[in-house]
Amino acid sequence: MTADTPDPFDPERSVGYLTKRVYQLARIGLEPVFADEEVTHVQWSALMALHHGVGGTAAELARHLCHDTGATTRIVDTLEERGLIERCRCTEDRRVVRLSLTEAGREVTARCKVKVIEQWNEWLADWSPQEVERFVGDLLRLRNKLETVA
Amino acid sequence: MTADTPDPFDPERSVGYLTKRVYQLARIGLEPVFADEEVTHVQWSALMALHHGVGGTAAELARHLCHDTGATTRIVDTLEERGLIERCRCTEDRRVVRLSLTEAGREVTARCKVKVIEQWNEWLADWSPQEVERFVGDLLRLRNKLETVA
DNA sequence: TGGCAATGATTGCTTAGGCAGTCAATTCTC
DNA sequence: GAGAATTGACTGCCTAAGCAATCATTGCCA
Repeated sequence: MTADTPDPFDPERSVGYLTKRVYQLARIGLEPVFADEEVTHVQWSALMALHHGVGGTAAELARHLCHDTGATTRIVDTLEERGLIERCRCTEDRRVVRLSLTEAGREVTARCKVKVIEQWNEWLADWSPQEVERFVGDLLRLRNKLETVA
Repeated sequence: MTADTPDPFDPERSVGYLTKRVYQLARIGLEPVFADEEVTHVQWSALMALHHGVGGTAAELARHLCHDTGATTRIVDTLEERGLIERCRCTEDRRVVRLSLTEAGREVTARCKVKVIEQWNEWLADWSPQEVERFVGDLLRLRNKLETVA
């Protein structure tokens, strides 16, 4: 490729670029919500995972957050310090640490969640339910493909 | 919300969760490509931006990468050290630094790009062109909404 | 049963990135 | 035209996250 033969490929029409951009912009757009509750984006992700039954152990949480286990340990540390989750050494397999939300954790999660859903509803206000449904279906299809590869 | 009234909301069917997940998984799935060329994910993003005419200045690049200008300065530093891009103090407005790809930068960008497109084609192999087109349209629509809000 | 690989959690080390502050250049406003 | 506000680039500081190594526990299997 040289300077005089411009590249016809358009990132603006590519799945890779657009998903990245959507993720980034949504992340930034949600910052005020998390700032209100004094949690970070990843902390919220961890809380949500626990709330929905994923991440009952630190290793599972790490896989879910796409973080390494070291980083996850530290996230769990701070969430525990803040009294939002509890660690509990598992009795059957004493390697694993079971994680669970405290009452305070459940409250923060619930409050954040309401606001996040609200924000997304606003962003998708001019989409019909069918359009959203179809879009979610496509995302799910792609997600499943990427999961199997990894 | 209490423990005995489980939450009916399903992240698996939410745009926010799925876009995040797709982004993360794709990012991880592309790591081998970038490792081959010895660039990081963000370095590649910067190179692609320049290649496609975005990010002619450091500030513009920062906005595009959703990074602050400080981080961008350092990214530009390393790319310049590696001889992939060039800085050039603008003569009309002497505050701005114009950025451009070197020949080496163009080559790396082109090689990465081929591999990235290849990978995405593989991931989307069982999608019809119409399905991809429609999906891209939806992503674009959402992206545009998020851009205007921000 | 005894060794060995695999898994889970943790810690130290290093780097990437956000934040705030600085300086220079430009634009706006009176 | 002088001063204020804005913009662009850059730097130091601090936290977050990736990598590697360690240790404990478990499962495997010969």
